[in-house]
Amino acid sequence: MKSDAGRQTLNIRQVAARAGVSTSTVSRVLNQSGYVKAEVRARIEQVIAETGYVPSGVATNLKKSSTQMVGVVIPRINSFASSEITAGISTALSEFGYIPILGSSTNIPENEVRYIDIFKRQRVDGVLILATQLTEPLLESMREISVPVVVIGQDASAFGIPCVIQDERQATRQLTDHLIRSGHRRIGLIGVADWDIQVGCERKGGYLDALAAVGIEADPAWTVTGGFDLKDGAAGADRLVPYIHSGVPTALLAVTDRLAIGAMSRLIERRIDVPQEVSVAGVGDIDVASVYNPKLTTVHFDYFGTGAVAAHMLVAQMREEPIAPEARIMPFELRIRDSVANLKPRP
Amino acid sequence: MKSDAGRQTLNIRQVAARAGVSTSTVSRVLNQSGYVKAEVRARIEQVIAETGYVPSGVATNLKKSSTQMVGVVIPRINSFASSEITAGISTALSEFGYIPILGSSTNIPENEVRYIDIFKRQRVDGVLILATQLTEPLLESMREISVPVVVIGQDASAFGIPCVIQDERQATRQLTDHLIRSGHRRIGLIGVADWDIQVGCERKGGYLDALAAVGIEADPAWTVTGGFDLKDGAAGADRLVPYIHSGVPTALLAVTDRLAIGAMSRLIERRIDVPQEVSVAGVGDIDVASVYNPKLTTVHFDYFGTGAVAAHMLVAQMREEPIAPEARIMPFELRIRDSVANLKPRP
DNA sequence: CTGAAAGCGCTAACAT
DNA sequence: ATGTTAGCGCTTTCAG
Repeated sequence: MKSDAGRQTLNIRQVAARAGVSTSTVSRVLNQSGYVKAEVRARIEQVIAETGYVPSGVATNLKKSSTQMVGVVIPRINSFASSEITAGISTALSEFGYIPILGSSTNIPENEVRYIDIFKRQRVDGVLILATQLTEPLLESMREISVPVVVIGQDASAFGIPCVIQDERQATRQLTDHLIRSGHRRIGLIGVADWDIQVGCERKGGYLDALAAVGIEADPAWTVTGGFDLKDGAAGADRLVPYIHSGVPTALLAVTDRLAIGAMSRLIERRIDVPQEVSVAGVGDIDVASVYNPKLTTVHFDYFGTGAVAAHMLVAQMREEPIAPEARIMPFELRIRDSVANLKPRP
Repeated sequence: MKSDAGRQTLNIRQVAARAGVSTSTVSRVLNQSGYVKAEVRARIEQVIAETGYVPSGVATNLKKSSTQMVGVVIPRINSFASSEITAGISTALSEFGYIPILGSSTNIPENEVRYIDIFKRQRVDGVLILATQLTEPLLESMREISVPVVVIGQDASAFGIPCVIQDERQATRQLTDHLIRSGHRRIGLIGVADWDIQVGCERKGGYLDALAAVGIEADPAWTVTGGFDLKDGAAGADRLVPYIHSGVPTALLAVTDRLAIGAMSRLIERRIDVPQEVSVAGVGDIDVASVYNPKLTTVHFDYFGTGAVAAHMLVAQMREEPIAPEARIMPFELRIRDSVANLKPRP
């Protein structure tokens, strides 16, 4: 006897009818709630198996006013950090029976609030937002949505919103310290626009802190600013090449690994040896950092873990385990590799 | 007068009451359907603005029996190809007002069918599945779900399921031809397990085709097989190093760029110059392929476009514009760069 | 242990 | 132009 699965989707009433019981009894076996005589239960399960019946989640959602979905807004999912974070989110969420619905803002702030609106309408149980900046409209819509929110990548704690961030400043500070310890005093910077608080300001801030601590003044001529792409790194390198040819700076700090790799690639193309003629360091430790030629000295962030932690914080809130609206700061680790030359070798 | 947005979520009836009209009138202004006197409309919009009312998508979904959601199942989202494909999907889908809900199978076949089940329960309007293998249970659940499905990455047309794939065999064939044209006759292969039809079989098949066409026999000793990771590429290189030291093979074809880069990194570590001592080619053209040192010769696939095309095919079907259950084959392009040496320079 | 009935929040005939 | 009514598919008291 072949099953008649695959026919048009049927509902709980039809299943009840087939099994000769009421809908509430079917509902009880579906939810393992209440008592159902073993025999009746068997008959119902029989029918379910035969028909391939799957209860409508949307009806259940409506009834229970909970969807088990969490909205995730990401700018540009196709980047190493974002996709690792998303993987962490997805993995952690699925442990608790939640499923992510995705909004890709493609770095356009209006899209972020647009997606939050969509999520609100879909009645998600919570929202995770990977933000590059905290604009007023964004904050506004995070307040208006009446479900828990966790921000990733920007410090929203001042606005009473829990978040998880990296210690960008400290990380970049220590990386720059390493450069200085290796004998570099003239260090160029390949940065990004400062509307990105974490990458644009904090990372740059860490670099400046380190220089200031040893009384070095940063030369603005060695500071270039652009986008986040490989080619932006290359463009930055191009602009610094004339200086490098004249002997300073001796090292370049790129605020992301992508920029660092873009820059190294261009330097190598121009026959400038890294790290013999100029050292390069990045931030983030993307997967290829450790296999690039030369291997990139950088600072490692646990992006997957960041996503997972954010998801856990959200789950806690969705379960009414209230958490402090604090900034959870993720640890980092220096990864000293081959792209930075040691200018003062041990005697 | 401050708005009282943010209070507990209210429903259409409360909005109707506040505006002194019936729910259907509110519904009409919400959906721009039917006639509503301008004055009344204004009053309702007023109330909506004041209260920050957002209609419940789940109620609408239930009523309209359509959710505007499409389920996307991805193995391991944190890989270049997957995340590009996902970005393409997300972008294309949002053009048509659909929103992706994500299931990360983490390469476990059971998870794929598990997610399809979840999607079925959530009553998604369609499903996109990025498959690495077409197992019987998977095919079964794709048949049982009563909404359109498009498979990405595997040829499912034989099972009556539309899909979009790369021409893996032809691409690898032409890449190998290039190696041969460059004077390489002894070419090693860094492959993957053959349960992955496209990467494990087809790409290897293209390589074998090319060799066979010029009467070269592949030496099984130069064929290594492993996983998809950078370290698998390195492991492959390790196993081939002894042969390379003895002069053959002169070139290595890695079936993915990640493997190629992992291999190159290890070769360089072992002071084997690429491409002077051995050439390396990859497949896929991931972002860093063009900036690696040396720049990787590979074949370019348009992953973002692949995701977008699949999404379009799905949208067509969801709109009842039936499409043939064919395999849509995406174009590819050789990218000749610096990692392959030319053994027979022009005289 | 099981069934009847009342909604969850919305839409769409069908009236008026 | 607007209101009434009957569900969409499910869960959950409340009675038996």
